Amino acid sequence: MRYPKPQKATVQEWLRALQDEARRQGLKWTRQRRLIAEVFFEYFDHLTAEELYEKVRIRMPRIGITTVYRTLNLMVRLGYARELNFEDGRIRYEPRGVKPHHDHLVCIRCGRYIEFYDEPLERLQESTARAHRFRLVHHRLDIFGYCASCFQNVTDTVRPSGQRSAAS
Amino acid sequence: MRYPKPQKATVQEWLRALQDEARRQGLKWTRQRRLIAEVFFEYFDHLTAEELYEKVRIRMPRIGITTVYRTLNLMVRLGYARELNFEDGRIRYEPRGVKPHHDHLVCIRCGRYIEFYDEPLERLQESTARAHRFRLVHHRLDIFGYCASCFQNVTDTVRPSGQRSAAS
DNA sequence: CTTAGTGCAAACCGTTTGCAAATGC
DNA sequence: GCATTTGCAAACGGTTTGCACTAAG
Repeated sequence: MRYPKPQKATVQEWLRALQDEARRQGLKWTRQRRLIAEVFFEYFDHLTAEELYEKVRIRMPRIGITTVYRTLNLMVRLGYARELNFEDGRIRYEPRGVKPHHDHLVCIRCGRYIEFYDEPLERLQESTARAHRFRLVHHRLDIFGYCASCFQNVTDTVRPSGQRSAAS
Repeated sequence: MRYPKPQKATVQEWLRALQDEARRQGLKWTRQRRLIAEVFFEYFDHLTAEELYEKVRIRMPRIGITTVYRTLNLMVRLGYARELNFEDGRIRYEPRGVKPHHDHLVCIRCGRYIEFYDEPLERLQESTARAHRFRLVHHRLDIFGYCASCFQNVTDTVRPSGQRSAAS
């Protein structure tokens, strides 16, 4: 289930809040930071630093990818972004708090992901943590598999092999 | 809940199976590969390549870390190892099929992890995938938080801050 | 003896850091 | 003006690769 893109107003609210927070900490609100944050909140997707850099560069060609990294880290520090970690060795970022917590179904063929939220699943995780005397802070659930359209193609051609035991 | 270490016999069986599989593919079964696989199956833990290298080096000092990486990748390819991915930027490996599927509770303070398996949680994930017309292959659930002893220490000192919304 | 594997060093790639110049406040 | 940020290039750290040498089959 995809969530709708946020209204422009929301992006502006978020920018404002971030700017205020940054200023409160004695940080400067530069053109670069504003642009990066704006594009980030607008795209609102699971972007890598590189992808965000490409989008930002269209509007500010002389910007450096370093600044993108630094701004993303800043937003993580201030709680406005969250790092995600699918299995491809690069960090993805998504705005935090803009949309509610959710987990991911990731297609291992086309790379597309679907966001979902399942209340009983959340509850069950909490009780599992409690059962282990564990204080839950956050969790990550990624389900890997084939999306509907990719599964068709896979069964049409060759079934993936090399797995010695059943799907785990 | 920790699972018991496997019997020596099991390690030997696994080595045998891996050796046979490798040979069947026209690959050579070298001293290095045997040693790396043996230590890997014995330790049976969430080792990084570096950690495995250190352990292997005790018994074969001139071995290169390159060989460890290559052997791990080989075992992944043949289905004898699984890559894990906690949030520290390095790949961890665990033998596959030796112990049943499980998920992880990871302590964000001391880094210790607890393995757990929760049947209803598994079922629920399957039905969620089905609901999205998604063909589940595998999944990953990591719950991050404070283990019992670390939580005490944290509350004794300072509570972690910087989170803008409640725990997700 | 042929083919694949090893170990070294160098390359790679995503990310971070040092530094002089630029800019917010 | 002063401190922080920028952009570049260089460093970093985990992982992979090229290559001459070694060893398995």
